[in-house]
Amino acid sequence: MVKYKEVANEIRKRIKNGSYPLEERMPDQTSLAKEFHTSRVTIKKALDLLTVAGLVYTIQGSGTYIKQNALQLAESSIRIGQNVGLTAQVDERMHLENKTIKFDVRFPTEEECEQLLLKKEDPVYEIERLRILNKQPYSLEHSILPLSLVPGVTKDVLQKSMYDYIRNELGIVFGENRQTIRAAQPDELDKEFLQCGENEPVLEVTKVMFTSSGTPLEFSKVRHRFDMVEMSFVNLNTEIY
Amino acid sequence: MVKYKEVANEIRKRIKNGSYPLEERMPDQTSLAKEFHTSRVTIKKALDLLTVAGLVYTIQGSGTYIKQNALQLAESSIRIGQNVGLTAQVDERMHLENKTIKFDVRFPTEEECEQLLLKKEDPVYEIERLRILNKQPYSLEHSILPLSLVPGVTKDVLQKSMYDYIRNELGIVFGENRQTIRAAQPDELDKEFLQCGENEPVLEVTKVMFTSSGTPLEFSKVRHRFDMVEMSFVNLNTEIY
DNA sequence: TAGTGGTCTAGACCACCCT
DNA sequence: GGGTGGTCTAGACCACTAA
Repeated sequence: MVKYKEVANEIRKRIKNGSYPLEERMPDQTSLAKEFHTSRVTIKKALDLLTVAGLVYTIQGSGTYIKQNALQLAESSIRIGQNVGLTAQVDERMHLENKTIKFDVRFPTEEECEQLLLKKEDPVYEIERLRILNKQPYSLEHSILPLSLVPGVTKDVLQKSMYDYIRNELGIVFGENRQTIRAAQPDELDKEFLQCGENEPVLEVTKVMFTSSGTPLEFSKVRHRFDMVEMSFVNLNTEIY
Repeated sequence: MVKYKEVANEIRKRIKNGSYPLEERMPDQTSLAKEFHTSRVTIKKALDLLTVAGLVYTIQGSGTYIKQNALQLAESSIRIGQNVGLTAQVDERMHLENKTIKFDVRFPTEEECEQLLLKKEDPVYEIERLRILNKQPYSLEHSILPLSLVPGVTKDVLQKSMYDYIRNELGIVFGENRQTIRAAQPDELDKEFLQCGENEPVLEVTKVMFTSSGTPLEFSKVRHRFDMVEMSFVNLNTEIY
């Protein structure tokens, strides 16, 4: 473990247990550098981490302060990003299932070529899967992946986790993804597989997943039952440049 | 302008105009430090900015590489975060309106106390506004703000921009916000004001906005017409600690 | 083993807040 | 004007990749 992360963790613990009171000024960076037997630059790096994590904020010329809502975030590991959650409480007694409706290989459509930076002749997998919780279907997922990047997909892979396969078997590291969210009226597939009534909408999430090197890996449209899935995320107010 | 941002901008220009080819290795940090007459630490800071912006990625021991999808992001100013967009193209000929349906002061509900960290006796504004594009209503926004933090709100303020008022008149700096997104069936208000039919759903966004010091500032629920609004965002795959 | 990025230091100067 | 955070340097050592 590198030093600035260790310092950040220690300070986080102190915020959590109240050594540094909420909404008050922390010791200045020079004092912290002395206390942790390190340089001020390292302290600054640690505080930058905590700033991004939403625990503290700094005012140049004034000091470093604990955020009022810091305690809610002071738990151990922090991950920035969105979170797709089931509205229903999921525990051990519940049964999550995964049913493959379609598994095909074909040439991509124009939209798919554009999103995945493919040529018309580059074959893709087309996969349609249904997610089921306690015999109640809640999401219908339509995925397109280029064969060139993700070879060797089988029904067995789909039954387990495709992302695990891509990560562990193919050794591909995921990067960012871009999503668009809409509400939509149910179409024929939704009515059939998600058992949507005429007035029961779906939450449609369109996503392009990239590898760490920026190559588009997957283009997917997921349609969620409106009464079983919601998405939540923290939006940091970070501007760059 | 500080040096590391200048360096980052210059490198971004080079990526954009093709001086550094996509998917190839960039010059190493020591060379860049020499070229820009600066230290390696400063180069590293510049590359960190570009990494967060999604333009490059580094592999320790190997080098710094341009992402394949970098060009889409190489435009001038970059902002991380979500984006609520109107599906319809908006240009000068279009007319955006803002109609206040309700403007009240009252004591908060239990949920509002919890979300805004208030006591039962702390009065709040309750505001309901309708957003209209070309005489077509597209969003219905319900906001709760504590009087103690945001005093002096008037109908005139609501008619213009409440966020401008908070930022410019009150001098409050915004921080992060937390959002939850759902699809929902239209309720009576949606039918009346958004002119939703029985099977026209809404996209419901619940948001808590915080100040830079972490104090909850606003608790809002916005309901958008499904055929006029969508939300999109980039999800960086960043883990901290 | 050579080359590259990641971290760290001690000291310096500047920008900004506050009184 | 004193105190604080933001930036920057030159040099060092370590961790990792790739041949």
